[in-house]
Amino acid sequence: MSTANNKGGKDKDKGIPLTVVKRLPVYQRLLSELAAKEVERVSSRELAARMKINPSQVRQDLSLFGSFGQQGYGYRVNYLLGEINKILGINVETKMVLVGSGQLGRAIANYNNFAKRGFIIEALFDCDPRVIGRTINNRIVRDVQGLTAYLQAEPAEIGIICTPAAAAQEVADQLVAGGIKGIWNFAPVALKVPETVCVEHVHLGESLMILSFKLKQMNAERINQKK
Amino acid sequence: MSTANNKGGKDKDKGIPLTVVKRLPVYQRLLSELAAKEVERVSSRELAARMKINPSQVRQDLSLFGSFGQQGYGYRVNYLLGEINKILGINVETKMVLVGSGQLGRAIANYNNFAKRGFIIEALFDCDPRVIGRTINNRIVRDVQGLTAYLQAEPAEIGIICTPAAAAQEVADQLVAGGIKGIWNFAPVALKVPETVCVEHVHLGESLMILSFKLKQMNAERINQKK
DNA sequence: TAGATTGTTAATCGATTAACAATC
DNA sequence: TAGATTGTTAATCGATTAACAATC
Repeated sequence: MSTANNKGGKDKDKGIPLTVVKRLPVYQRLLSELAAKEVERVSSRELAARMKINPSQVRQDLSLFGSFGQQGYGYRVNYLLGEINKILGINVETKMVLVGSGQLGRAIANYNNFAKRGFIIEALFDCDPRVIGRTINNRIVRDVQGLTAYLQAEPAEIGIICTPAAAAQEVADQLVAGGIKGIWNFAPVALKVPETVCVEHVHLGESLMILSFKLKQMNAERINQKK
Repeated sequence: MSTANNKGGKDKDKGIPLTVVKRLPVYQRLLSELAAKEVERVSSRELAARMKINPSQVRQDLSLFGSFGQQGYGYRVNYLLGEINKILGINVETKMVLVGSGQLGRAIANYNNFAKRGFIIEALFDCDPRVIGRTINNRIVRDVQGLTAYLQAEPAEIGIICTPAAAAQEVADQLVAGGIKGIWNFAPVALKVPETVCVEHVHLGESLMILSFKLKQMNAERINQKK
């Protein structure tokens, strides 16, 4: 049986298509749910049904990383979950810092689901003197002026930006200067960063607009049907 | 000049591809930024450059909704923004209710960006007696037991679910019973709803895992290069 | 008018699905 | 063994890109 990593050049150096990458966390969640129910085995057909995709796609996706199943049997839930966790970097401790300790920042800082999977928020930062020095989930909010210096002393991999849009680019620059390798950005702006740094956006506003569009479409269809 | 709506069957009844839908809010944001800078015109080339996509794609996307530009000139920023706003249902008042007034729920309830675009949170709900009755951003938190009844008296279009995963399905059922047409779901579960109801998921955990995967990939590439 | 840029049709590229030999 | 289901190759489908006539 193979591991998730280079088994003699199986992994193409770069290319896991983004569309596959986006499904990986869904596999992870589904498998976690099955494991919690102590289900032992699962077939590509069952996984596909839960995700509303095609069984071929499940097998195709997984085969990009290795051969995790058995003909005639399917996949062992625990084994496959373990491999997916390795692929996603879950359960390996990943240090993060969070900048912008407003409502959203605090919600994220208090959301223990991330910590459970090894994503640890090591420090919180803000620019507001009324917030600096306060304690959130046992961590003191620090002055953002000291952000780069802090990171040089206490390296972290991921920086979370929960500031208003106007401050986000400057914060990103400081995170990069501090050696951060990935940015999780909740501010509604496109950040400019060196190409050695990954950015993952969570744009709540965009998500709401997509919902709004779908609603409009659905109403329009209903009207068309009446015609 | 045409409007965004049925100009003699231009809109195919159903099919705006999801990949196009996801870009619409990005066009909206870019155009808003340009409008704020009082830029008058923009070409598909300029828009494409900002989005890191192909100019053809911009024209292709927009042409699904109508003809908004002028040969040799490009697009009038204000006009195109207006049309996109219409397409997305922005600036038309959309009533929403929010269930789950924990940290995340409160963050969203306080996030005024949505209200600015016409998305109004009319009421807040929770099941925790310690939270029920409190005031958040001028709205009283109500008992979730009265959710369906409230909606029958005060209809709304969108329900926002910010509860823990375990409670989400039940809340969804009540929202549907109350006549809600769209659900904005922050709980990490796949909701089962009638197909007349739209669901838009925001899965923060999935987003963080995608970032984690990209980081691992990037590290792996760096190591491969050294070989 | 000449230059620029749209809207649209055709070509290419990539992702999804089908099919099936391998084999547990 | 017979039945089931994988991993993979080939076929299909859909989305992106290129090309260009139309025209501001």
